[in-house]
Amino acid sequence: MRNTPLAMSGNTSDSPSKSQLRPSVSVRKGAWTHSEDELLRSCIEKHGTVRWSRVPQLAGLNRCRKSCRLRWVNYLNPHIKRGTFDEDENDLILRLHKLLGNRWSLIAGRLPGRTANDVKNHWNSHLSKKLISGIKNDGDRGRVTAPIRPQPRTIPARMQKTGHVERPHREIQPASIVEEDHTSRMENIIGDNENCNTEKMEQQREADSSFFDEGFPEDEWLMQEGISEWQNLISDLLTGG
DNA sequence: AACGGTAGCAACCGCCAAGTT
DNA sequence: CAACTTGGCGGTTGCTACCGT
Repeated sequence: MRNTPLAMSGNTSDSPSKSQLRPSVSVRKGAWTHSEDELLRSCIEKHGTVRWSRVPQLAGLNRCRKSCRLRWVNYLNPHIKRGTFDEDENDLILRLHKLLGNRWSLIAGRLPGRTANDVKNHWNSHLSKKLISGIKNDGDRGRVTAPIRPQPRTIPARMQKTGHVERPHREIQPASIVEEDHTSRMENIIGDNENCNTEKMEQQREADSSFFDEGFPEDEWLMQEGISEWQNLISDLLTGG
């Protein structure tokens, strides 16, 4: 690591998001000190990360919640994998980026121990250049496909009412959903490290099952086909095919 | 040794969606 | 139902180490 924790100075007032506005409260910014790390680590070991807004207070840190979360997620979390990215990881990042674009958190979700910030930094400093040079070398521009972005679609009113499209927090929209997109379903299919527990997968299977058991009208045909393509694509990606 | 350019990475910023009051 | 809070994300910045001249 080239950046030492003490490298960055700064004790200026925070520039909080709208939600963080507090009168006459200034929080420390810049690099984290070893003692701050220890305070945060012990706090999270003791209380967990249930409410980041309480972490600064519980830890006795003069930091904003975002800063605490970021420090934990990107640095202090013991599950973070350090060191260089190996070839398999690079390959997977390249393929997932081709598929998803800059959805770093989704990509990182397929790389155990890697954070979205790690992947993003790695991409910006290594892989993007590699990709560009690769394009220039083989002249294979035509095969660089645009990442798949959300495509709006309309859920039939009948299905909105029956509420078959249900997902857990941030995975399945409530029954009142008007629009969903292939990418969000893709997120369900891909999941991430945290969401890969069997309970959530089972919930997802049930949701998908009831969704399709109900049948879908003809105007849903393209969506179904799209999902199948996604699933095939992901299957190929994960098996290296 | 001094300097400038670049690489690598931690941290910040602004925004958004979902949840809560 | 509007306003507010919270967690999370992607984009960007800024700093140090490294390297070539």
